[in-house]
Amino acid sequence: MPDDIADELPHALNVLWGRAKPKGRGRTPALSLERIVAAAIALADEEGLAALSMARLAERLGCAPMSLYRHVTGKDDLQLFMLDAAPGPPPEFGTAPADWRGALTRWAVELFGVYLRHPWIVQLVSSPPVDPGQLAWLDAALRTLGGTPLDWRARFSVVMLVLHYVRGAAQLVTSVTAEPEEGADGAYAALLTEFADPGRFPALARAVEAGVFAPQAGPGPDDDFRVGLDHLLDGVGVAIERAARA
Amino acid sequence: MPDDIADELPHALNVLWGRAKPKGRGRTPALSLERIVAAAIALADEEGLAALSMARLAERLGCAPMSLYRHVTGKDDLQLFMLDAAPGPPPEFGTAPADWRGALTRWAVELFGVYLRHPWIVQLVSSPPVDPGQLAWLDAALRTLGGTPLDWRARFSVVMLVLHYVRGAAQLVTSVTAEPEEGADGAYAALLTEFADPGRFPALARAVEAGVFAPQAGPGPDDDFRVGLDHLLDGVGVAIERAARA
DNA sequence: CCAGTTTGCGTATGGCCTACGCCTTGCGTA
DNA sequence: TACGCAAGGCGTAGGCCATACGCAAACTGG
Repeated sequence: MPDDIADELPHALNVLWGRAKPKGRGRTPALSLERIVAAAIALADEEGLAALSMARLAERLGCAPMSLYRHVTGKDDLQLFMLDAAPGPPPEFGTAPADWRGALTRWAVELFGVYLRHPWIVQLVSSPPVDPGQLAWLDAALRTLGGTPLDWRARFSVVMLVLHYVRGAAQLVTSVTAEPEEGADGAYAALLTEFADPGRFPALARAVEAGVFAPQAGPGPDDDFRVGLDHLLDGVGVAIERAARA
Repeated sequence: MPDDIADELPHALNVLWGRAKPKGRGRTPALSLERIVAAAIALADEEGLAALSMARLAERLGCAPMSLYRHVTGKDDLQLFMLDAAPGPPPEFGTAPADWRGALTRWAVELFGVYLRHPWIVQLVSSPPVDPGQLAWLDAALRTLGGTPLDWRARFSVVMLVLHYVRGAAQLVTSVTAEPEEGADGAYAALLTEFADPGRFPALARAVEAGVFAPQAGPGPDDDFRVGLDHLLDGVGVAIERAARA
């Protein structure tokens, strides 16, 4: 059965899960999968996902574009490897942490940091995780709830809830921050004041007026993230109490 | 000031906000912005965002590729128009609905439906909304909280929380459902059972074992969405009670 | 009827991904 | 030591893509 399903899989998965065949003879490689993936991640970090092309990547590695295809079956494959490698290892928890809230908070904050360092990850994710790197993060998140009375389905639901929030918040911060010049956040505020007609968008106009979009009215983007996360975890707490009573 | 900022803006925004100049004379247009945008949306709906190219779009409209550029400055512009038009109008609420939870739930469910009908929207969003269509949705969401004691900053935080969740959930459902063959959801479950080694990913292995990823173990994806949303709104309820006491 | 204005679009450029096949390299073996 | 062959590096070329530029067609106000 394993072989049966392995044949249908993207090549990258078989490599990531250690199913690559060992090769003895042949020319000594000047390139390696690790070097390629690391260079691709660096390129995407520095210049954005749009700047990541096989040609530019080869240039950075000092090789010809087609050389890359000896180690990667295509660009999709490469991106799968990138998604696996970029996040690094998740924080470690025991099987049943006493303080689920602290653990889950730490998990979320660290993942938030990963997404801020590698904004392209969020743009790239398009299917549920199937690589060891992402599954390790998923497993760590599930473990934070090991001490709670939630069943596995509810735990998964909670983890996805947090995951979605972290991704959305990171994407928002990234898109607002990533602009070239200094007054980027201010630029969005200016746009809204320009367009938020109180007659057409009453609530929005009031919010703009209240300075919600003003750059750094007090708390930074990182604090905003924590505030939303706390709201979310309050909800999880309610669910846990309910499950404990049942 | 308006002109000053308008010149720096993407062309699409000036059109969307009604700042286009009226044109009297000249050849009668065979194409129109509305037809182009509608065709682009239909194409993206049917064949996915990757299939949306200026050439294929022109083919579908029965015109030459370059003709499109008379109505749209480029592909980015076109996508901005698509993002504005595709969601349609948001549900209507008064300025201060008595039942914030019902209103916000309705808003979330309808937006979820929009994302399921147009999965490409989630992939396309890369910056805060600046077009009338999306701002209308944002305004509607803010209005659902009009009767609560939350200040504007907190309301915005809650709305973004819900928005992130809706997007994430929709993307997940889409990516799992969109696969060609019948057993797509089952395929993911099969992959996980294959790879979720209990030694390496203990929590994940237990979850798989518990049938969390089994296709339709009972509730459908729509119910999963509602469950997560309820958790989330529980948290919002806590915040509202806290604000009421203060 | 003409001048001016706007639309439609043919051509061409430069980027992208990648199939294919050749040459090079170095190990294992005889 | 010499040979064969497996495997890496890469040149070429083809097919998509977005789009700058400029000309021809169509319509309209005077």
